Amino acid sequence: MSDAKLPSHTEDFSEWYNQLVLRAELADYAPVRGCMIVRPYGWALWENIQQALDRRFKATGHVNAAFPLLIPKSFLEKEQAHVEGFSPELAVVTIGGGKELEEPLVIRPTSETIIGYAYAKWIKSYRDLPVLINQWNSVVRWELRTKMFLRTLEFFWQEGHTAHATYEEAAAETRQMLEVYTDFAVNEAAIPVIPGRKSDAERFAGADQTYSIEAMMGDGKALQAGTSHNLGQNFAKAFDIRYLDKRGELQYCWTTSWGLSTRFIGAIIMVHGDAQGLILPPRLAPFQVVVVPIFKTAEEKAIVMEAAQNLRTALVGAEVRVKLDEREGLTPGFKFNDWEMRGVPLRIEIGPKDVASRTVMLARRDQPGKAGKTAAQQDEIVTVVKALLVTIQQALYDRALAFRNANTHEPDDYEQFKSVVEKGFALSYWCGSSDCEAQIKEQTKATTRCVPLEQESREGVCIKCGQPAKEKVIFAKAY
RNA sequence: CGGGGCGUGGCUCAGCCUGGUAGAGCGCUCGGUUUGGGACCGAGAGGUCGGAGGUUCGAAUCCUCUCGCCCCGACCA
Repeated sequence: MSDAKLPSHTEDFSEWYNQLVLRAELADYAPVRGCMIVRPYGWALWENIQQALDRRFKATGHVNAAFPLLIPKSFLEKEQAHVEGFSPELAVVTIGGGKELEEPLVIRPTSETIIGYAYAKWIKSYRDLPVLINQWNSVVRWELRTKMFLRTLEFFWQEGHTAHATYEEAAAETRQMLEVYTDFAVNEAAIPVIPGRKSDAERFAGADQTYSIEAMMGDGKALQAGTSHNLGQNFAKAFDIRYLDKRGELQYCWTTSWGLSTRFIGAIIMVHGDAQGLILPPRLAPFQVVVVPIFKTAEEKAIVMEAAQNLRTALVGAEVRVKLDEREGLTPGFKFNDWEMRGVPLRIEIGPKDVASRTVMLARRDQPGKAGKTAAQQDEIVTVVKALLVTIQQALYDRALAFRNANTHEPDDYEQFKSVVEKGFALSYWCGSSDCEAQIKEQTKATTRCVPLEQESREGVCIKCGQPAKEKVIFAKAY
């Protein structure tokens, strides 16, 4: 709340983002490089994300558990690709209780290994399968370059880990959870996403197949917003996760893992935010409605506050998350701007005139200024507010989708491709060779984001080399 | 790790070149007037200049080293 204005999000998106995170009080910098303190407002948003996801996990048969933070270093080394992928970014504990440890312990960068260890102990028979466990925790990866929410040394997430009797079951689980993430992104966060398969280069260390949902941020760059891995039998073999099948034969399990992190908060900021600040989707917003009372004299204050409290009571009773701004000494205008910056989807203004006429003024966050203002009867406030929240939720999705469509192109040739990918997505045929992928990355900074699951046709030529190609791929610069 | 920028009250920064022992705006506290789109006036509190060492009668200022942060690149959810 220091300077009046944020940096322009069209001119300096990065600085706009940094300042918004701090000023909206989502998070603050920690004393350790690359770490963040999630403040109550940011955590409330995360809790709503957690609830929306956890509901879906439970509905698909998963249960929650907790595995340890510290993992024997040797565990990480059991799966070849996994160790190669993660060893550069491990934080390792070598001293405990003042003494050098016999075996160093790594702070989990992800829990495939420790869970693999546990699953090997627990799974003996096909009757034990499937195992469908999720955990909410934080992990540490020693990233070189960090940014609030998008990439921090420690981040909060959920990681689901499942074990199955067959490849088909594991594949179905992987895809099911991708669908769960898609549903969550679209229906809770109002963020349109493209579910798809990752290229070999972009695949998770130790997975046979990685799927992701990809979203377009307000600057045209892509953000991987959730991932789901089919781990094949890689970890089953490394950790000896085996079961006896119906015929009495010993089989390796098929495992999966899937995760969505606090990075998603970054996505919400960058997809919906505007020049005024955050715009939070009603279904996830810590406060869906803020009531700003307006008065001059003590008598006015008394009647306005009473009416405002009645509004709050009515809305709370209807399970609307509402905040009554009772702060003293701040002008209504200041409060308007403050809550707009913090992204509250709907504002109710109530002053002496409204009390007299039993009305209120409603202001939509997604439509700045007069355009978003309407009057409503106090008696009908619950109905009107609930309907408006649904409308706003939908409007945010529609706007994000329109923006993505406007910035997604199917270039005819490589020259066009290069300019398209400067800001936005290119949907192009790709032959599948890592060489083309690497060259494109070097020449344009754009990487393959995913091979969308939905494909129109199945024939074309690679945008880079002109060789026959079967699938279209999303290319974009990415966070 | 390479390139660039920067560390001075809570925040943004001036002062540094041309050493003399610290300033502004915002925020904060108190009082008053205000309050339908970021109010105003007055009075206060608050820093020894990222850290260490050196030069000097004297260092925020000059020198050396060091730590940290931000931005851009290579790695990543």
